[in-house]
Amino acid sequence: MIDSVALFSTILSVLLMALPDTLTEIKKPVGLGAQIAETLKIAILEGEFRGGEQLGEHDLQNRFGVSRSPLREAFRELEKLGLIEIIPRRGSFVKRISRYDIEENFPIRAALEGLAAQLAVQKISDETLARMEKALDLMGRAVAAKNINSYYSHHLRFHELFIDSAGNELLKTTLQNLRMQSLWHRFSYQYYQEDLEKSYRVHQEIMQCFQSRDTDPEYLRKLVEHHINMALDSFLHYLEAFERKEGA
Amino acid sequence: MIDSVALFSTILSVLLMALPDTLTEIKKPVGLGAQIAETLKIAILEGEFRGGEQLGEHDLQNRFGVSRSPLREAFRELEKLGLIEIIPRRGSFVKRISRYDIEENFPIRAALEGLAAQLAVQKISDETLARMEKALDLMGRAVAAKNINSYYSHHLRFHELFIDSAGNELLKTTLQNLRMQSLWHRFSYQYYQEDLEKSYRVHQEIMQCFQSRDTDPEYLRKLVEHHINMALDSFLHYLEAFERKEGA
DNA sequence: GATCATACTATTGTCGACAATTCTACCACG
DNA sequence: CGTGGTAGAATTGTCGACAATAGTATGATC
Repeated sequence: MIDSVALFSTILSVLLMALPDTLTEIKKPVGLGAQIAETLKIAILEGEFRGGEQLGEHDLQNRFGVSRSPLREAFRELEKLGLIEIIPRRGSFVKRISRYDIEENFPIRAALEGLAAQLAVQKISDETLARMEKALDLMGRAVAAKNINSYYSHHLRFHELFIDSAGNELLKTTLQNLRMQSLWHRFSYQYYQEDLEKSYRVHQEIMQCFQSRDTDPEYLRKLVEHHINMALDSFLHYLEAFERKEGA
Repeated sequence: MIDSVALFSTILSVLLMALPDTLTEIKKPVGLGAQIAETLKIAILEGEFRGGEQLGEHDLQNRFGVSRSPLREAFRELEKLGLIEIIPRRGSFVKRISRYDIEENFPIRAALEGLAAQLAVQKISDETLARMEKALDLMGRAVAAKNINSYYSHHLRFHELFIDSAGNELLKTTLQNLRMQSLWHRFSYQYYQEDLEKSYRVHQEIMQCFQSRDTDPEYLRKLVEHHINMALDSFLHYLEAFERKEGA
């Protein structure tokens, strides 16, 4: 079995790190609430808190040594990310993730990533294409080395590159949330391992579409969308077999 | 020119009212924060606050007669809805809406409503179909009577019905946000009036697709998506002409 | 007269305390 | 033994005050 903690740190670092392109930006000064939200976000993604568990304000007050005001702000932030659920006068609870959440998330993400690809293919820069190719190359090496950590990292980067190139900020932020939730789901069922070779071949095809000058944007869109929906199918199929075995 | 206030109350009532189907639910007890958020939401949609205007905590404290805690919670809620922007240590500002916001919003909404239609067509109930037909009928009467208020109301309801039928809660809530923003955009440029007849004809076609037993879901999806993107084109075209006239 | 430093004001950030509500354990009653 | 009610504890909701920061106006210096 893979080392889940190492896998986390690798992928989380890719997902959470500031984009290399925006290194010129000065770090924005944020308050306690944002810092706590970031800490809790990682803690939840890493599985420190179980689904359904209540995030008591008193406990966290002791843990972080701050008052409840910034804590409550952090809760709002986490709710916006879809990681917790705030029930008035009851408290804040880490979301339970079920297969239904995954079934709801993937088709939306598929549709929007497909849209992003369609929008991006007409305006993507040669520089970005080169970066995608580099990411794809690293994905290929990861497949050969059977290094799942590495594959996931570069796979995330690959998608991120063309999503950014779509030039639609609202689409980008919407997808960031969906992708983060998706990652969370994946790690909640970490026993599942994708068929890396198959995934890699599809991304090769996607790359070729981006590079070709006379690509039909509609076709590329369908290709990307289908690829994500297939990943869902594969995952659900695996899950079904697992649950059948478990239930017996 | 149409009476914008009356139009507001009509459309907002449709958009904001609890679904008739959920009348059995007991009203959820909400705190001051949620109430204030609701009030501010309507105030912003109605244009009481200008884009870029700061929502000072002190002023609103006097206006509502509450402390700053629930106010700050309301701000978080409004930020989640995309109506304001919170800049740390600076304050909360009503979002400036430009044509770019609209250009970003519509394609995403189009893609997701198309997806919703595709998902819905295979599982929609006869009861819901009847309701859609009723809404469509009322849309037709509104066109004949040139009653824009009425048309928008039933048009919103029509879309709401098949979105609900998709059976994907995440998709539903995501679209609710996008649709609310879209409505806000529309009212910010309230001089624009859609071609109701053309819109009505498209919806007739959509209705036929939903009713036919051998409809290609992919075709319906494209139809819905295209319809929304056409509305964007029409709007942008109008805006361009308006800006050219204004700029001269 | 322009620019930079500085004091002052206004606004947001954080805190601890009190109020309101919900949850829990216990007890009486059928 | 199960049910309903009540008192207590635990938790969230709200408040007013103080701290920290950003914005503004004033004045000194070149």
